[in-house]
Amino acid sequence: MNQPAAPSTSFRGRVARFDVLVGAPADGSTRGRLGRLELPHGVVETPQFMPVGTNAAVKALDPEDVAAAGASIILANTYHLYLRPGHERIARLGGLHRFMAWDGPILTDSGGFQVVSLGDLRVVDDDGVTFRSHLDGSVHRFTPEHAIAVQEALGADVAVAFDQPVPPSSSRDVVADATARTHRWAERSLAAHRRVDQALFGIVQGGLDPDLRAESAAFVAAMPFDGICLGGLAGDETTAEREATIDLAVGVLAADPRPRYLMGLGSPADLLEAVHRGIDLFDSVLPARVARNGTLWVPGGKLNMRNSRFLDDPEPVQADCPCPLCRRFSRAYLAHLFRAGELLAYRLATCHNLTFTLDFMARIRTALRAGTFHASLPELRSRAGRLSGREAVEKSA
RNA sequence: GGGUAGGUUGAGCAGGUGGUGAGCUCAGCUGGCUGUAGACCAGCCGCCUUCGGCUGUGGGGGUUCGAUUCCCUCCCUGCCCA
Repeated sequence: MNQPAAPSTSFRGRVARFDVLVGAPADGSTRGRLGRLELPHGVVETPQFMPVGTNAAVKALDPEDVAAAGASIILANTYHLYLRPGHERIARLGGLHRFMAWDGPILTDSGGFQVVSLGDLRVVDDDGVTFRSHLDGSVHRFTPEHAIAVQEALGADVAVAFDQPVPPSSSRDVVADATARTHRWAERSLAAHRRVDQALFGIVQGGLDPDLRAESAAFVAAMPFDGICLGGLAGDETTAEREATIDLAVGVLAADPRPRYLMGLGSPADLLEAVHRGIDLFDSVLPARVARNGTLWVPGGKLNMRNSRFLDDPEPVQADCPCPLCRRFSRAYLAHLFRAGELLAYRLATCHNLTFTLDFMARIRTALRAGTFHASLPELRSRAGRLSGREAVEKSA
């Protein structure tokens, strides 16, 4: 039965518009909410998952595959496209949408994650980051202004402020330092952003420290971004730490009408628990990467298609799945393709995992729309599957 | 028949001219991947009752305290010559 919903909220930016169609119920049973994000290239129903297309391509897929899997918005990467083929070239070729033949909304990550995660030869200072290309070792420099300029050249629907994530396990001093820098860079990103047909999201950092995270959420929320990203959380934190941090940040943003985007998380269980805690948008390489590496997500768990037991299995990976893999091929065939190193394996597996993930989000939205999300949690959790190996270890430890 | 090069864990190779063999690449088995330097990475991969034990460098014999290594012999494979 429908629970009484809090009043709907709306955000009107210059280019982005976000309406909460079904707000979190007043009884506090969940913070999950149903929304509609309007961007220049289309509408995104939230909660929503964005497949990652780092190099202007979702690995192994044609854009038609991505759309068929149910994606309405994808992510592309500023750092990678800046290095190759170059943002100016993409601009000359008509912008990112035309370049990669994806007509729907695109969000570009600012490159902060790469610049920091690429390790070794990089130096962060208060003005920006000097780093070496992972492709040819050449030296480059990103500042908030440059990261914005690159994103404006790419021309995605949504650009993201340049930030400095740090591993969640970092010391408080390191987190505090990076968070303060992220705040200054957020101001500079915002000031540098000119493009009137492109939204801009700000990023909350603060690690796992409650004070720093809350302070960061409040700081970023006070700025006129079109959306709020929660960064620095797809790292080495435990599930409990992650969820506590999301709870805290969303609590600070509770009355904020803008979309909330949790960066980097993408397992079905992560998606569900984060929606439950009030998150609207997600991105992650996980479903596509594990697919390429042979792991297929199915209701209640996963199948490792490299296991010998599938070599004689005539069943589809998931009988009721509409994806190109499950419609026509057996587990035995996919297992064979992986062993043979056939490229088709990567496409079919990726199609499936993205279909599964995006269908899972659709189920979540359906429950939210019906006002039955909280009641559906057990069923959705069951579908999301058992704990990952690491979480299982945490549990038994 | 003569000559020659070889026979090492499923395959292909290393190594080793007296002092406890077994490394590499495939293949095989399993696990991990979360704002993608990832179609990747890690572990296992002779046998067993696995904190240990056993076997093991084509077979057999010999020399030796000790042989994969030296000697004899046989078998098998490739190549060359008859």
